[in-house]
Amino acid sequence: MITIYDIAAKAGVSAMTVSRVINNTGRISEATRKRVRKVMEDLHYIPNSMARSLVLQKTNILSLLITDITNPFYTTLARGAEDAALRAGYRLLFANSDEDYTKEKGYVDMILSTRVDGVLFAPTGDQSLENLQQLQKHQIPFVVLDREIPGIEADLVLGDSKEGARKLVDHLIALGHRRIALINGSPDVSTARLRYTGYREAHLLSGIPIEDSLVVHLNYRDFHDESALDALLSHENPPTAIFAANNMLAVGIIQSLRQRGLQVPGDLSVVCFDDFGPAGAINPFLTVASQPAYQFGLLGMQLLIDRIEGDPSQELRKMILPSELLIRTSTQPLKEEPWIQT
Amino acid sequence: MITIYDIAAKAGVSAMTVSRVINNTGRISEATRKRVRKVMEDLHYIPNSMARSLVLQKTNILSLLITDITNPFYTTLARGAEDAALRAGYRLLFANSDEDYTKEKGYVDMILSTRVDGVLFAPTGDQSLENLQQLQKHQIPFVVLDREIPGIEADLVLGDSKEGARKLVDHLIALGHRRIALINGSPDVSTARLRYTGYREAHLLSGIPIEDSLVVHLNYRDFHDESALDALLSHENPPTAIFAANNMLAVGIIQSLRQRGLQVPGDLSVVCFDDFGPAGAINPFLTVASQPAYQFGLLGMQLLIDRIEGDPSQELRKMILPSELLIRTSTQPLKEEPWIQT
DNA sequence: CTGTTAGCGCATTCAA
DNA sequence: TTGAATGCGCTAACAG
Repeated sequence: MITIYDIAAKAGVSAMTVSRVINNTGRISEATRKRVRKVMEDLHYIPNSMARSLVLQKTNILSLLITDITNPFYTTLARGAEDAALRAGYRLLFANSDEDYTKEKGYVDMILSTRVDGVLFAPTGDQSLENLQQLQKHQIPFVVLDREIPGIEADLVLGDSKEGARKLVDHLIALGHRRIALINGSPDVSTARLRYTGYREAHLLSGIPIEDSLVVHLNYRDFHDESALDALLSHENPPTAIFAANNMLAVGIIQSLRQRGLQVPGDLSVVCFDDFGPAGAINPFLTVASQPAYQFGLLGMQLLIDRIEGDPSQELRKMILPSELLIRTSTQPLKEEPWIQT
Repeated sequence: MITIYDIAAKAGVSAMTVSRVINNTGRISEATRKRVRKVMEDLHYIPNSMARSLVLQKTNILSLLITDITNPFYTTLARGAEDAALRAGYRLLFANSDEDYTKEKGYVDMILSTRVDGVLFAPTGDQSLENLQQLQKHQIPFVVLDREIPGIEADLVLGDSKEGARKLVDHLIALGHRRIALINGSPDVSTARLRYTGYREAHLLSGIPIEDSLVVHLNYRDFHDESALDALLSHENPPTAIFAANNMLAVGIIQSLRQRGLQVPGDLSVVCFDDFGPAGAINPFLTVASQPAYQFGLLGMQLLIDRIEGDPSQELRKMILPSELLIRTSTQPLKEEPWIQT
């Protein structure tokens, strides 16, 4: 491996001079600068960032921790995070928790030993508290994405889950639906709680009673869990519409409905949070509350970098990004005779 | 920051003993081992992997370079790569070239300065040759994914583009189509060339003449380019079916067709390479040649790790993964009267 | 403008 | 079984 000493020797200067040329620090005569540059090119020299990190106590690496890389919401978010990081000269250490707390914990250990300069952290749920505290203990700056964690004070980029849920449910109610099931994420996750709140509020404001048996909790990635749907469909007075708390759940639900010979929206209307990215554009079908995923990543990363490079004692920032109701063809007005009676 | 010296001092041993405890090397009495362990926990000690890398000349970081993170094919691939890397104890440095050679080059520089142990490299095209040679020059092991690069000898994981293309075109021909357009990727990309070859072969074997004006080239990410479609649709004798060389192109094509009031498959049948992952499962619509994306990542990463940890002089391996024809509803038998005549 | 010294945190080599 | 010296590649601080 070529080092600055190799360059120094060949250029007839000291290693320090080479270092100065590389970093454009100090005053160097144009002559030696050129000479050093030439030797660096001839020898295909590339600085060793590990050695640099060790002495500077700064790695120029940020970690992006997301919960599901197969979810278009997070890949679009990652794209935004990448843009912001690259622009500021940071490298990205990748982590994907799969909505699994244990895997998340493993990644936090990795992050700690890598001495990254900061973490853009999409937590799996309230249990992530410990992992976040671990980062705090080691003074790693972080920004929390998408889900608020009780007990953690940090910069935050969230969607407006309550408002988005209200829009979705209001839409269903406006179509005449009165029995609307909520297939929610775990109550351990703030977005799931808020989506439930929005669901409740929409009902309350319309004077429609809430029925607990129409509300079920899954994991956001359990999109092949059938039991919840079984219970709902065998209900004595089944729902006419389903609100899936995120896009992956909606995928599973629609597949299951089809397997049972039920049509969407013919038999049941379905709505969900989060859109499907380019892949979903082929056949825009689901009525969704679309969140600005790219902005989540971009703004989150900008907050993180600002926290690292700017005044670290500045007060915490909390950004709440609105979601947009996109009405498509998975919803239709309530029919007089719901499917169950046929 | 806590170092092994802090631990050593508190435990009343030398730093070397601490190092041995951490790495389980050498012989250490159970008593001191326990004492050291205790102190490490009390002080929340975490080894500094940068320092470790510097002395060991091994970072335990691998880089995954993909060309489009918003494409489900690559995210699923990334998921496979992640699994294999994690299992073997490697961290993942993320890179997304956006099908852009210049961006790819930037990431290669980053990879070089990071001194990663290896790269799982999905090249943008033949021009990636220089970037790959750059890695070779610096002795960074790599495995090439998805696209073969003339001039580069390396471990390789490819799909069977020719065969997949043949299956797709054969399917269209079997449905009665004779005028099949190919909207291809850049001829600079091996998969595009092979898909064209498969397209040709299918025609030849069926005795159907090829018409050059039905073959156009785009970039795999140019899924909003309208000009190619304009040309095809204003053709004096337009196609009745379209073969899009990848899923992202298909998305753009179908959107454009819809905007022009044309129905798929009513007016034109459409097929493409690569499926759409979970997001596409909502409404399986496009007839595709589905490639085993997860396997691409998993096998590629396994080859890479084996190349790094195993015998480095072993001969090169080339894996060709088959694709599967999934017939769905974007294709239908040729109608007597194509849309253009109405 | 340039060089010398020292040290970032750790592991290898050689001694004890 | 343990420790001391040394160096991985680089840069900050100080000297000249």
